Amino acid sequence: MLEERYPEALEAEGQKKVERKKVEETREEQLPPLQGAVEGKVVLRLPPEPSGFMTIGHAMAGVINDTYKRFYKGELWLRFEDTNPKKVKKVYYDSFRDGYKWMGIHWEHEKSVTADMEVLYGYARRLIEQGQAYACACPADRVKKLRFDGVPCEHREQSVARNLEVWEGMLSRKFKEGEWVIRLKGDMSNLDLSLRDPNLMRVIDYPHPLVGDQYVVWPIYDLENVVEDHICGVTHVLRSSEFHLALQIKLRELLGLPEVFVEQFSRFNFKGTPVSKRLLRPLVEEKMVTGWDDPRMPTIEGVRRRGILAEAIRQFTLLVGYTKTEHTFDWSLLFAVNRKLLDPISRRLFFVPDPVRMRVKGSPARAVSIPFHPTQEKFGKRHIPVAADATLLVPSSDVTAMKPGDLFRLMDLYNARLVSKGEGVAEAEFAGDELRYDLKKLQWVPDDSEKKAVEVLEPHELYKEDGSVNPDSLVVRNGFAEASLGTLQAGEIVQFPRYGFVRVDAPGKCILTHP
RNA sequence: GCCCCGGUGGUGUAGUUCGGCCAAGCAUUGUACCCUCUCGAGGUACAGACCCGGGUUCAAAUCCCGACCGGGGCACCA
Repeated sequence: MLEERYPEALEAEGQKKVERKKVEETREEQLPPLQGAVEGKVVLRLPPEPSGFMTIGHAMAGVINDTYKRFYKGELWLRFEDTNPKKVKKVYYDSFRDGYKWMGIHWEHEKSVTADMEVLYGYARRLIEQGQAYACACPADRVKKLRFDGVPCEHREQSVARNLEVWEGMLSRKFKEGEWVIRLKGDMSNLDLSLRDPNLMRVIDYPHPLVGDQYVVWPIYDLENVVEDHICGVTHVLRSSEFHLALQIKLRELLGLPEVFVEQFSRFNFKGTPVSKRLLRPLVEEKMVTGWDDPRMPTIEGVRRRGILAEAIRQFTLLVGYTKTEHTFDWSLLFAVNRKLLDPISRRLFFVPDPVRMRVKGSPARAVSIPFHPTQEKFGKRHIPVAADATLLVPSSDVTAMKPGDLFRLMDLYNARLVSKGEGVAEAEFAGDELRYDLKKLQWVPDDSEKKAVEVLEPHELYKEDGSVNPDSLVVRNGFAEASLGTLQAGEIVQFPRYGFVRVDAPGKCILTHP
C-alpha cells in the first residue's frame, strides 16, 4: 500500500514556523497502487485550462498526482491547455502556478500547448494526407443534425488534394472563423456520437495572451490532449472530470501513438458550493460575493483566505481518496482535518461577539496572566489588567441564557453572580475565585481603551439545498477582542475560545475559518 | 433519444477483482459521559448503511439479469 506523509506543508501563512504533529500522530492516508506503474518511470501531468481561477478541486486532483509522483519517484508536468484563445487569460496561469506552489506540489516540467502548435499542425496534416481527416464547410447546426441522423455530408468524399488545399488556406488566413474546419473521418453510424466525425481543428482569429496573433488555427481538446500526452511522455493520466475516452483511443490508434493508462475519478464537489465557472461567475459579476477570493468561494484564493491549510487539503484528499462515485463532501469533513492541524498551532485570544457591558460590583482589581495556549507553553502569556468594580464585555447570548442569581465564571479571572440585565447592559457581583467545573465559563474583554473592535465575517454555503442562492451566506459579526489582537499579523490564524478559529484578514477584520 | 460510468449509515469512504474471516471497518456528524479555566483538542460509549426486484449458490455488499436513481459524453469548450 502507498502511504505518504507531508509534515513539511504544515504551516499557516504569516505565522512563524509551526509545530508539526508527531509522526505517530499523523494520519496514515493511502492511495491504491497505480496500475502498471514502475518506480522511476512514471510521468504524470496537471493539465489546467487557464480560463478561470484554480479551485480546491484542482488542488485535490493535484495532490493525487503529486502523491503518486512522489511514491513512484516519477515526474510531473504542469501543462496549460490553452488552445482556445477566447477563453484564456494571463492571470489564470498565475493562479494555477501560485496555487500548486502553495499546495507544496512541485512540477519538474512546465509548458503551454501553444509551444507545440507547429507539431500539432503536423499531426493534423498527417491525418489529412492519410485520408483520415477532411475539410468541412457545413455550418455548425447542419453538422449537428447530420451527426445525429448518422448521415455524412458531401465534404467527406473530397479528395485529399482538396482537403490539403483548404487546410493550407486555413493556415494562411484565407478563411475566416467558421468557414472551414477539419474533421476526423470517423464512423458516422457508431452508436457513440462522439465518434461520428468529430471536429479536430478550427479557426479562431483572436489574440492569445501568450502568443498574440501568431496562430489562427487551433486544435480541439481531444487531438491536442492525445498529442501532448505523447510529447510529454505521460504514462498515467489521473484526472477528475469524466468524459468519453473512445475518441482519444481512436486518435492514438490513427496516429500510431502508444496507449496511456487512464484513471478517471469524479469531481470533488462540496455541499452548497459550486465549482463550475458557470455557477461561480454570476456570483462575482452580480456582486453576490466580494470577488474570486471571497472566503465563501471554492477557489484556492478563497479557501486560503478563509484559513484552510494546504496540509489540510492534502490530508483530506488522501483521506477521502478518489472514486467514480458522484459525491458531495460536507465541509465539516475538511474542517475536522483542518481543525486538528490548527489546534496545536493557534494562539487563544478572547473575542466577545455581540457584547453586553457588564459591571461586576465588588470585584477586586486584578492583573491576570493567561497562557496563549492551553498546552503549548512556548506561546507565552498575555497580561490583562482589570480594574476594581470592573466593567467587562461579555457575549450577549450568554447573558440572555442566564437569569438573575445565576453563578458563572469569567475565564481565568473570577466568579460572578448575575444581578440584573437590561438592553445591552448587565449587573453582576463578585462571587469569589474558586475554580469550579460545574460553572458556565464566559470569555470577556475589559471595557477600556485597550479593547479592539473586530468585525468577523462568518462564511456559509453559497447555495441552499434547493439550489437557490443563499441570501445569508455571509454573516458579519461585530464585537471586541482583547488588546493583544493588535499584535497579530494579517494571515495569522488564532482561536477565539467558545467562538471558533479565525484568520486575520486585515487590521480589525477577521474571517471565521470554522468553529 | 443514444453511448459510457456509478449507486455501502446524514456526509465521505473501506470491503466487491479471487462469494464465506462482513450479523459490514474507519472518519465525519449527532448525543451522553470523562478530561480540560473554550462550545477547541484528547478519551469512552451510544445512534446510524450494503438502491429495489428476481436469479445462481450450502453461502451474495461481493456473481448474473432487469428496473429505478445519479453523473458524464454526443461543442467550430477543455
